This record gives sequence, structure tokens and C-alpha cells, in this order.
Amino acid sequence: MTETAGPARSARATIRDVAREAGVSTSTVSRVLDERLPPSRSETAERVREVAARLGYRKDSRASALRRQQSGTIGVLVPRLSDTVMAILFESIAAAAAERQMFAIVATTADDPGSERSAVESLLDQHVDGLVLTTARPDDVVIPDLRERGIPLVLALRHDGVTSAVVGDDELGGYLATRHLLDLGHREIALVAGPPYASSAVGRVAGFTRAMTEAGIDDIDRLIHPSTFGMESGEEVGRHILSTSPRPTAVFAVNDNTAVGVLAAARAAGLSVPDQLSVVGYNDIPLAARLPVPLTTVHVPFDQIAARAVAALARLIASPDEAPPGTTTTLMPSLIPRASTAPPPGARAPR
Amino acid sequence: MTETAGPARSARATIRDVAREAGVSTSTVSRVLDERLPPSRSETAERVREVAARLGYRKDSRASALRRQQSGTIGVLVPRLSDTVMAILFESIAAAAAERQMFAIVATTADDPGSERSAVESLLDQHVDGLVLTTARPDDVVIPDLRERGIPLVLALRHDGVTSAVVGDDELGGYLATRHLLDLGHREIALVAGPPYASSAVGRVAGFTRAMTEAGIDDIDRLIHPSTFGMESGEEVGRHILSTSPRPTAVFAVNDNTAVGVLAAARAAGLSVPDQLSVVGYNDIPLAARLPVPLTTVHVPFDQIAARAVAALARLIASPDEAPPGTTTTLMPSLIPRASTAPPPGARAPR
DNA sequence: CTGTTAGCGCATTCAC
DNA sequence: GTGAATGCGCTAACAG
Repeated sequence: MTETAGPARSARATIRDVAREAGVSTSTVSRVLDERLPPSRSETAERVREVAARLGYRKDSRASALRRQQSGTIGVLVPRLSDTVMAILFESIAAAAAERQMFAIVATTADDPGSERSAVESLLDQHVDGLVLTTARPDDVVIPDLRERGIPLVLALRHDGVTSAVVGDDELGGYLATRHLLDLGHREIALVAGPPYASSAVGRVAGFTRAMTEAGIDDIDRLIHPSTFGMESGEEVGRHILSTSPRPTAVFAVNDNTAVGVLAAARAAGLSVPDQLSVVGYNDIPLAARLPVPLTTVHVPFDQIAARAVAALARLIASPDEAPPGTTTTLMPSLIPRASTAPPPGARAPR
Repeated sequence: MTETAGPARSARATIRDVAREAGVSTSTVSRVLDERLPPSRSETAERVREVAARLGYRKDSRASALRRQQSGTIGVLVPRLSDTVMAILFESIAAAAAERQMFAIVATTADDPGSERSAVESLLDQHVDGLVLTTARPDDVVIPDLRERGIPLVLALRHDGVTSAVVGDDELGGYLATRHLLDLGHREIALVAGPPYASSAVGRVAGFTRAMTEAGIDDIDRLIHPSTFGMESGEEVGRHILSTSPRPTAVFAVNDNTAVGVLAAARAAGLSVPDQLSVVGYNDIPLAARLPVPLTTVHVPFDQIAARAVAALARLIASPDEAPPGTTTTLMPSLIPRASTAPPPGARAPR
């Protein structure tokens, strides 16, 4: 029997264990192990670090958070994790947070404004130091409230026009996708537009409209069909689009999910892609490249968006009083041509 | 100016604020608001609740956790969230946890045993009360360590043969999928087998083997091709399978991702599905039903698995000393026939 | 049922 | 540089 009789299951070493073992006070240990301070090279400091390592000491984040009033945790709000885009974004945010010794936790809203408040509260109950929201709406009522409460806040993927945000250039992405189809010779191009409450969808519509206007296409609005972001909606809207007359020779879908739905509708209608119908998606999720007909889509640099969002949030957390100007950072998308797009039926290949 | 000069940004009400306002001690407030105790109907209790509500009081989970030695948080370990199966499982776990007033946090390992340890430590650093692991391997070195440390632990989707686990019946699922193909008249059925370290994949292989053996097929091993769980691997293995001779008339893929890869390989080889090649997947992710050729697959009750796993974990957390017998709960999968399977080329339709 | 006292583990004064 | 004292917000043990 060594030592005194302790708990049967090895209890975690505390700061006091380290202090005793190193022959110093707990304050000293606390200071030596404070990541924010410049690391001391003194002999005592070395010894403390050595003892801490030997005992496998890890500071109790709850106690530390309680005292510091900072938890080193950030909250991320997404509509749903079963949407690969959101899963990838969260993974990237978690990785970016880890690089800064922070931990990211997540909650979902199902894109329902009603559950947004409770999801945010569940995050705040975990005492996050700040939030990354991907659910912003123009009329969002939760965000102003968070602002007033002084909670550090950054939007990602969608913006509300007011709060600091890191987004892709959706207008440009929409323009690139549409130009790609126009350049192939398409004129009758339908748009699966996404929901009006998401700035990302609205931006892509704007890019579509600009490209179509430039091309001298008339009455563009008739080509624009609202949807949600889901596959089902894509299929439903796709079915409708393919039954309109004149039937479009190409469809630009607001994201890869709805594009998959359009592909399903195309097959159901007996149309072959890309021979009879071209389809462009958005986001370049891993699936896009591996669909039976690889999907032409717009690549979005999610890891950059995540890294910038975390960096911006970290800055806000560090200096909460430097009035944040509410800047929007915009990152560039790029078109990835694949097999789902081709010149319209009966057209000679361009060039 | 009301009240005393406080911090500019509304600080959260503490238990003391409530106590003062209600004219009682903090202990009383603490007891009245203790969810674990039966709610008192006394007048004081009512008043305390009313004041707490009015002040918008929320207990500080860190302080509470520090004192109680329970955080009300559980940790979930998954290979990756960009795999829809894992995203859905985590969402279900988070929902099941919320029903019990617990919060679920997640970390990823990329199915890499090396990063498993650090991912688990990051979870433990957050002071989770217990863990749900979906990454178990037969030779897992982290799990025994967690056991020794007395950390409540439940496996999900994969088991290690020792630890308590909640899984789908992979053997049955594999059998059902294979029987479906056999019943359609296929004899030359290839298996994209998944990795040997995952019990889920191994079980599906066993079900495949049983069905094939029952059908009197010889030399089954030649039909079994290892893979990972990813789409790329499915495509690669699919390409290989379709170049073997005799070419299989059907493929059973270990999951929907690899099935998508096989579909891509089939198209690249100019084979039409299901006319020239039948394909069965596993998991029934939302995509499966909406692929251009809707995928026949095996449905897995992820929300039940999640609910059972959380329930089991909650039990372990509540009574950590009732030696847990290491039981495995097995839930039933079901085959969902869709358009990707049909009788083999040249066969009359059965019946 | 209620209040008093003590302390979870840590970080911060403030002296030295 | 270092250590003693104090308290973050909450809950447990105890006495009334």
C-alpha cells in the first residue's frame, strides 16, 4: 500500500497534487500552466511542467471556466447535420477551433425559426464564449437579442446584412454556373432557386439573373422556381419544371441536394443527362463527383470559410468592446465542370 | 438609473440574485430548482420558481457540474460527420440526450486509431459523464483504458464483443440483402465487404456468406472484396469487380456510400442498372431513395439505436458500480426494395 | 422544510 | 518571481 487510501478508481490529478509534488504553491502551478502567459524558462517552471506531465495533470476546464469566465468553447448553430454541407462546415469549424485550443459544440434548428431560440439557449447553457450561426434570416429575431446581450457572434454561409459574416460569393457562383450553361449554348435555363430567407440562395438567384440579363434573355422571372434546400424539394420542383413548355434544356439548382432531386425527376421523365438536359449544382459535396453522372457544380471553400469565421469569432471574444463594424468576408467559389452539362440537344458543340 | 451600477452588458442572474429577491437562502433556491428532487408544492417553492422565471435565471452548468461532479454532458465519438450515417446517428443521440436534459458533444477520429485517443481526451476534457463510441475495433486499446478509469461507456453501431453495445443486426441485414438478390434469380453476386476492423461490416459479410451457402453457391470467398466505407473505395472496388470474369450480375455493397461508388463504376463500364447489374446498399440514407435509380437498401433504425444507447449510458452514469454485464442490444433492420434490383439479364421474372 | 457552513478546482488579487 | 487569501456559482452535509 503506497500513499493514503484513495478512491478506487484513479481520480484525476488536481492542481494541488501538482503543487505538492513540485514543492510549490497552487498559484505558481496555475501561472506556469497558464497558456495565455509567455512561458517562463525558470527552473521552477520547468519542474512544475515536468511534474504535471508525470502526473498526467489536465486542468479542470469547468473550474477554470468558472473562474476565468471563459470556457474555451464555441457554439455552432446549423439547420441540420444530415445535410453534408453543414456537417462538413462544422467539422471544419471544429478543426479550426482545435487549432486555437478551443472546442466546438453544435446544435440544430431544422431551419425552423421557432426552435432557433431554444437551440441557442442550449448552446449558451453550455457557456460558450461565442457563436457561429449558419441560420441567419433577414428578419431573424434571435440575433438582435444576442447582440444586446453582448454575446460574440459571427455568421457563416448566410448573412443578415448587419452582423459580421463569412460567406461564399453566392452572386458570383450563381453567375458562373449560369454563364457555363449559356456558353454551352443553352438559352432556356430553369433555376431551382432555394428559399427566400437564405441569403445564399438569394445571392445565387441574383447571379443567375445577371448572367441571363447579360445574355439578353427575356422574362427571366418565369424561369425561377422557389424551393427548399432538400432533395425532395428538388425532385418536386424538377418534376414541375420539366413539365413546363417550352421545356428547359438546362437546370441550375441552388445546391447539390436539389440537383440530385432534379436528376431523379429527369430520369423519371425519361430524359437523359446531359444529352437531353444539363444540370448544375452548388457546393461540390463529395457525392457530386461520384454520382452515376458526375455533377457539374460550384465549389465552395468551406474550410476557408470555417477558418475565417473562427478567427473572427476569436477576435471578438478576445476584445468584446472594440465595436465590431459588422464586416462581411466573401470567399471565392469556382465552377467545376463535370459530366452533367453539355450543349443543348441539336446544337453543334461550341468553339 | 435603476438598481446599482452593474456591468454594462446584462449579466446573468445568479442563484444569489434569486435568493435575495425571493427572501430565502441560496440553498433553498438550489433545492427548489434541483431537477432530480421531487418538485415541492410549498408556497416558498412556488415563489422561488416565480422569481427565477422573472429574472430569467439559468443555473450555471459549470459551477453545478463542478460541485456535483456531473456535467449532464455526454460525449459521442464518430469517424466523421461528413458520413451521413454518422451525422444522423449523432443527431438522434443529441435528441435522445436532450429528452433527458443532457447535452451531447461530438468528436471525430477519421477512423484512425491514432487519433482516437486524442479525440477521446478532448471529450473527457469537457468533462462528459460518459461516452458513446461508434469507432470500436476488436483490438481497440482506448476502450480497455476507459474501462479501467471507470468511465461509463456504450458502443453503438459497432461492437467489440466485450463492452455494452447497441447495434443493428448486421448479420440479418446482410442475409436479407443477399436473399433478395438470390430470390430474384442472381447467382453470381459480388460483395463489397467493407473493412475487417468494423464489426458491422463483418456481420454483413457473415449474413452474405450464410445466404450464399444456403443457396449452394461454391467458393464464396472469391466473391468477397474488401473496401473501406467511402464512395471512392466503392467505385474502385466496383471497377475491379466488373472486370472480373464471369462478371457478376449483382453487387451487394456494405453501405450506401460504396453502393453509390459501384453505381458510378457501372455507368463508367456502360452497364445499365438494374437491367444489366443489380445493386443493393445498406443503411437507407436519405439519398438512397432519391438517386436517379432509387437504391434498394437495408433500413437501419438509427433513432432507436441512438435512444437505446443513450438510455443504457444514462443507466451506467446513474449507477456506475452495478457491474455492467456488457450486454449487446441488437435491433432489426429491414430490406427496402427499390429500382436498383431486378432479375438478372436473360432471366424470366420470378413467379 | 429551511439556513449555515464548507468546499468543488482553479485564477486572481495583493503582499512580499 | 512567489505564496496566502479570496471567491467564481453552485450543492452537500449538517443542524435546527
